[in-house]
Amino acid sequence: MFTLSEENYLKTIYHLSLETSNGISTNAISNQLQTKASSVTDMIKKLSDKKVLAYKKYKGVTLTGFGKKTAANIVRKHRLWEVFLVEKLNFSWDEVHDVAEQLEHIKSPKLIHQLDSFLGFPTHDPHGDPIPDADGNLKTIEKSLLSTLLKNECGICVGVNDSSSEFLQFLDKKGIKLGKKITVLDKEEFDNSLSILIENKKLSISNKIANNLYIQKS
Amino acid sequence: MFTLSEENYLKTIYHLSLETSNGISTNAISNQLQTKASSVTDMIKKLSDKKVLAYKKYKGVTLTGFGKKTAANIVRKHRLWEVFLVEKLNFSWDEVHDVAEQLEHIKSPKLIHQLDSFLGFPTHDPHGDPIPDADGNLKTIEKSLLSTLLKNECGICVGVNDSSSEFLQFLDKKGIKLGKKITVLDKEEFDNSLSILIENKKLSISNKIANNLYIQKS
DNA sequence: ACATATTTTTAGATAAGACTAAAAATATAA
DNA sequence: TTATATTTTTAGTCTTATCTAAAAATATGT
Ligand SMILES: [Mn+2]
Ligand SMILES: [Mn+2]
Ligand SMILES: [Mn+2]
Ligand SMILES: [Mn+2]
Repeated sequence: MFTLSEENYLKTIYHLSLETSNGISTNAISNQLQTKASSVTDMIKKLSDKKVLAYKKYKGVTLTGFGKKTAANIVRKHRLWEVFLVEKLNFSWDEVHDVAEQLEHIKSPKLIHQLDSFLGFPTHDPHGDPIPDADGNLKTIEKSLLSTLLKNECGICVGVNDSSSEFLQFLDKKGIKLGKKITVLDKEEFDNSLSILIENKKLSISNKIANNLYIQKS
Repeated sequence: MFTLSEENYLKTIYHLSLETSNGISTNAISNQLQTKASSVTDMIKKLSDKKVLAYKKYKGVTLTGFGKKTAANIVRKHRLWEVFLVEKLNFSWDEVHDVAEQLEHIKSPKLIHQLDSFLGFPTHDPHGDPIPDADGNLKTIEKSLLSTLLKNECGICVGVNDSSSEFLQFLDKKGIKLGKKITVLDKEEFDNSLSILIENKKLSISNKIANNLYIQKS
């Protein structure tokens, strides 16, 4: 069994591992968790003793199979709870993360199994992120940043890169929701801003926004 | 804000306060929480500094108004989660307590408000215990132990005194559920066992059982 | 290649929440 | 009422998870 702190380290290392194929550095972890590098070294030793991390001094860490499964299960819980909050308790997608950060640590296999079933076995959370299955496997879908689409290309909005409440509320204000079709009408060379069509409305989108929206091309 | 440990102490003191009208002794708390008396003294000081307890050395503690409200809110969350687990996730009433012990510490006023609404503002948990309202007020109903009923008296089964899973499973096996009408057909002087009628079935009930079932007389 | 910068680890400190052992206060009983 | 038992508190230790400061290892640039 893992402590709350151990679980948070595991989850962070799991997320970092999905981005970079190399070992995860002490500093990368400390940046993410807002702790000091020395604290990370201490925790790495503990987690390595518990067989969830492979660690060689100064060489960074990688998750073991067991570690990967353990971490994926925490992410699974986080995302299932986010679905619950949005679908059943009428939270908006910018309000769920902090509560899910707490709920993901609840220990009860039956609870998570029943919750999954109650929610109809969802595959993605409210931000479009995939929910690992009970064995910790993720199925990733083909998706591209909106900023990489060319003029006249289109696709379905399937996720966000930035899930801060500021960005999510901004999307709400603009009427941009997951599942909607987006067409790139024009692309401005000067500042890489886009003119897009969504639900018969024309919108002007800055590059910063386009860099944080995922599209499944169609 | 209170730590997990502080919340558990508060809750324990709250429960003890409902049984005894005097101050709560260090030993009473340590027995309940399975900790040493010295640990309790330490925590009492901390909670007293935080203005949730009134404390005089060697004199035991009482909850302040603020403390009572804080504790009642934890109990509120515990019981609402128990309802959720039984009503929505198909847990049986003997499986919910341990999970609720974890869930009661989740901090999100919106979560608990929405959960309450989602559950239809329940007034009692699956064990028949009343759910404090948002202000921490409990409405207690008139109830008697089954063992105090006389021959030919009857009433509705409204609660349990012992909520161990062993006892709850025993009740399940016998078909005894909350909400059912129970009539005392006979009372055996020798061992205080009862013969009762429930759903047209005659059951023989030991004094130990009758001492752990609450009836609302009718 | 070697000096310098950066990263990582070690050493030692701190706070929370538990413990044991012993002292102090209170309760009980002859 | 005084001796004894019980309860409560104090003093000091331990573990976990954090920190700061300094040392050691690795990376970088000319
Ligand atoms: Mn999240
Ligand atoms: Mn999410
Ligand atoms: Mn309970
Ligand atoms: Mn209950």
